Order: sequence, then C-alpha cells, then structure tokens
Amino acid sequence: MSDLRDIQLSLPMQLLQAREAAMAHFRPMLRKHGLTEQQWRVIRVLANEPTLEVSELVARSLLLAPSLSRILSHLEAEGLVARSAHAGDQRRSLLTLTAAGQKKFRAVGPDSEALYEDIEARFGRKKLATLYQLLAELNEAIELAEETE
Amino acid sequence: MSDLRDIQLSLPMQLLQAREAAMAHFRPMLRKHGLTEQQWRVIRVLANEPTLEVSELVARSLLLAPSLSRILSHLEAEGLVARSAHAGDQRRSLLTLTAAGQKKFRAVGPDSEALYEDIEARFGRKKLATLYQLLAELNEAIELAEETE
DNA sequence: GGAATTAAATTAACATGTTAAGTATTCGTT
DNA sequence: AACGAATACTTAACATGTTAATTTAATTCC
Repeated sequence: MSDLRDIQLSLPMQLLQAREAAMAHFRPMLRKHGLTEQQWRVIRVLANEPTLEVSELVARSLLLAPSLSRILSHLEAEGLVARSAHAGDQRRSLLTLTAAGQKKFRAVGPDSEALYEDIEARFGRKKLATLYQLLAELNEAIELAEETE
Repeated sequence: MSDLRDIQLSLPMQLLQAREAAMAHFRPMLRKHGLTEQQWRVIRVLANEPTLEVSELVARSLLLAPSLSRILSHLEAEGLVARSAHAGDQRRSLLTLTAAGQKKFRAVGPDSEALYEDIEARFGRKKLATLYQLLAELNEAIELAEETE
C-alpha cells in the first residue's frame, strides 16, 4: 500500500539498529558495575576533565539537560560525582569525579575497552575509520542544512 | 587521567550523534501530526503489511516488547490501529492499520519522504549507499560475535 | 491426558527521552 | 540603580527504554 521507502532502509533505523547491536554487549557489562549506559557516559566525560559545567557535560555526553540533571543528582547521591560552586556565576555549578568516581572509572574502563577492541577487530580498523569519516560527514551535511533552512 | 579512547570517538556515540542529527528534523514534523517517533515507526511498518503479530512488529520496528505494548494500547485508543484474534493461538493477536491509521500514514508519508530526500541530496546518494553497506556489515560483524562468544 | 516446560504478551518498577514551564541569576540598556 | 531580556539549570508531565516478574496459552513428555 505504500510508496514510502522500506522502513528498514531508512537512515535513522539503520543507525539505531547498528547502535543497539553494539550496546547489547555494553549494557550487561555496565550493569554488572551498577551503572546505566548514560551514567557511564557522564563518568567517562568527567574522567577526562578536572571539572566541567553542566552545559559542557550536556554537549559532550549527548544527553539532554533534563536527563543529565536527574543523572547528576543520582551520581551525587552515590558519591561518584561532586558539585562545587562556580566563582563568578551562581547559576552554574562545577562537576568533578570524586575519588570513588575515579575508582569506578578505572574499574569499568578496561571492560569497556575490551568490548570496543573486540568490535574493532571483527569489523576491521580500516572499515571502522571509513565509517567514522562517513558519520562525521553526515553530521556536517545535516548541520549545514539547519543553517540554510 | 585516562587511557581510554576519547568518548567522542566511540562507535556508539558516533552512531547516536548521527541519528540525533537526523531525528532533530523528523521529530518536529511528526509532532505536528500528533505522533512520536516510535508511534510513526509502528504505523509505517503496519502500512506495508495487511496484518502483523506483536512479535513481528517488535522485530521490524526495533522496539522492545514492553514499549510496543504501551504504544499499541495508545494507538488503539486513538483509533489508528485495530487488534484481532489469531486463529489457532490465543496468546497472539493480529494488528492492522484502521482506515484512520491509513489516512494518517498518507498524511505523514510525504513530509517524511521530503526530509529523507533532503538529507540524501545534501549527503549524496553514493555516500549514503556506502554508509548503508558499512552499517550492514557492522551489524553482521557484531551478530557474528554473539554466536561465537 | 495431566503435570511440567516453553512461548507470547503484558505488567511492574525504575531510568531516560522529550518538550514545556519554572526559577534563579546575570547581562544589557538606559 | 532598575527594568526587561537573556542565560543556566531545574522541574514537571508524559512517552519510551530496560530488565525482571507475571499472566495466559500452547507444547512436551511421560
């Protein structure tokens, strides 16, 4: 009944399927460490910076502000992340990994890396590099469209 | 502090970012039609088949069964989808698009297609085909890993 | 042919996604 | 200094994601 392209051939569905295939491996591992996928994203970003503002965390973790807000209060309650005042702007706050947070990062990191390397090895580093390049160009093309419309 | 790859270079993050870039265009359009992204996926799948079981819908829409269960009750309440009995297995039920559901599909379809074509045109059909191919191979590689482990 | 298993969906419980509204603070202007 | 606008988050409300538990019906096996 439809002239619309097969749903399986739509770009967002392909991207979703590929991501789910990968995450199906990561989620059980993270679960063993007591973390969700999103909590791990936050910890991972914070592990590479001494401190970050919420807005920076939003940008780097690809989480929406309301989600991050909830996740941060959770991670604070667990003692993995600490919040401190921003000198000069009371609206902002600075987030840091606590010692416990750093310990968690060091515990999960190798397990995470192992899964990545497994995927890389099976898929091929060369093809993976091509895929990254294409995805970056896709983002660029779409963002360019936003400026034009 | 970290030897872990930059989070921005991780495959799931790249896939997520690319998908979000695309969906940022689709969601407002769907919202005007009173649909969520996921509801539209269900309608789109059903538009191509006279009837489908829940398990088939799960597979083709890339939704988890609990999510689909809620979405279907919503779409039934809206009169877009109808449920009928499965002859021979009372556990299953058959889903069909109602006349209103088909009308909705015909209303949204062109808007959806226009956005796809815009992306295709900007990104390039050739590169898009390469991207599809790589994503399919990635899925294959990951699923192969599942059988082995 | 009846008890134990398996299978298909749904429900439950909690976390996140998404949009809109709200809050507090800062900035810009006069 | 003071007002309005903009900024940085947070809350709210509802939809979906995720895992586990339930429910109901079919299947298996003795």
